[in-house]
Amino acid sequence: MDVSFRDRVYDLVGRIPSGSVATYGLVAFLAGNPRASRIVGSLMAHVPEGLGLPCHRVVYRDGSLCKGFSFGGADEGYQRWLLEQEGVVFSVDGKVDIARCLWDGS
DNA sequence: TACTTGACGGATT
DNA sequence: GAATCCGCCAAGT
Repeated sequence: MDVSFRDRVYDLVGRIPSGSVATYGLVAFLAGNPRASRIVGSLMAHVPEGLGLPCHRVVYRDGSLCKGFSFGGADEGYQRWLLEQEGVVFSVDGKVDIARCLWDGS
C-alpha cells in the first residue's frame, strides 16, 4: 500500500457523516492502527486546512473535547456548538453522547 | 539525518 | 478510583 497511515486518517475523518462523531481511537482503528490514537490527534493538529476535514467531529473516547484546542474558533464552546447544529447529542456532563452519535465507520 | 514532542487510549499498578 | 506507563506515527527543530 503506497498510502500512508496519515492519508487513511484524512480520508476517514472526511467521511464522518454530519450528526455523527468519531473518536481518535476509532479513526486510528479504522486506519489500521488501533493503538495510534495519539497519532490521529497529532495529525488533526497539523492537517492542511485545504482538505476541509471535519476535525470537530473527532472527540475523546469519553466524549469530551480537547480543552485549549478548538476548531475554527478560539473557545471550546464553539466546537460543541458546531456539533449541536449537526444534531449531535450532548450529555448533562457537557460531553458528546458518543453512545448515541458514535460513527460506526460506514 | 536524528531526536524530541505531541488533539490519545488502554492496561497496569 | 486515581495515577502512571507504554505504544504508535508524523512533524518540527
